[in-house]
Amino acid sequence: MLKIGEFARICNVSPQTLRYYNEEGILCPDEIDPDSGYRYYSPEQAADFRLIQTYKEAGFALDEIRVLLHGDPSHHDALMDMKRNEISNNVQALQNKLSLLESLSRAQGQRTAPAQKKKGDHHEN
Amino acid sequence: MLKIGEFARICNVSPQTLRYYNEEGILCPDEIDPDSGYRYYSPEQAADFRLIQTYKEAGFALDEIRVLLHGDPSHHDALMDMKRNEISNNVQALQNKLSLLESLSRAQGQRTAPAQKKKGDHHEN
DNA sequence: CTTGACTTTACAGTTAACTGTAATGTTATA
DNA sequence: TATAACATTACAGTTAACTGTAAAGTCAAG
Repeated sequence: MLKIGEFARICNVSPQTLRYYNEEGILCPDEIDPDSGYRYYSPEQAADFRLIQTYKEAGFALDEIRVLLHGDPSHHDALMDMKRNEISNNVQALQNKLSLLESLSRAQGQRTAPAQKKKGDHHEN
Repeated sequence: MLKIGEFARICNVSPQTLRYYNEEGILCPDEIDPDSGYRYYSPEQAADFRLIQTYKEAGFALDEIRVLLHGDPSHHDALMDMKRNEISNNVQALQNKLSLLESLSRAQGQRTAPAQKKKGDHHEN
């Protein structure tokens, strides 16, 4: 059994984060000494932490990860689909921002380097 | 001149937001009565508000919008480029999340519907 | 000059996932 | 048993862009 600091080093995370995950019911120590309150983690729990990290990398919030880990497994697929949709929408929103940015750049370009007049241009401005 | 409530209605925004924009130096009323402290906006300021909205839609933060509106115009292009980069990176990050999600879905699918054994498959699991 | 609608300032609360700090208690080693 | 290194809880602070609230002042109409 590992004390929180050792386990934190193994997981490459801060003890505070582990305490937070404990409070939030995300990753709870295998054992807590009832006298001292010290948290004790088993080495195997490092794999649990890795899974949590992976879910985070995939864009899940801790509330959602809690469900993935400890909730009804039948919700799993729905959560995955929901998240895929959410992220797709975010990608689309960002791409909209990109094209709006482009049009703002073009508008700006026209103001700072105006009247690139060519044959066929009429009444701009 | 319009009182904050009227101007807010025109802009389709809350008076609180306008006060906030005033505090933050984003959009300041044309006039403030020194006795009452009442803010008075000109109708033309609605266009300023629209521009702010557009910048927001393009992904700029208020701090950045303040620079775009009131800062050195020579920073304009750099800010645009920076923002385009930032958003492109965010798009890339989200797409990475999407593909990680896909691989998680596949892993999950294999657990819940395993051993789709075909000719030529060997020692899976 | 009263009333109601509006405005002011100042400040707390919201969200997520932590980080930082203080005061105090525990463990392991010499 | 003293000490260093660790642990505990509890709570404030961080970020951004607001939203909500309270207490008090102002404006416009009748």
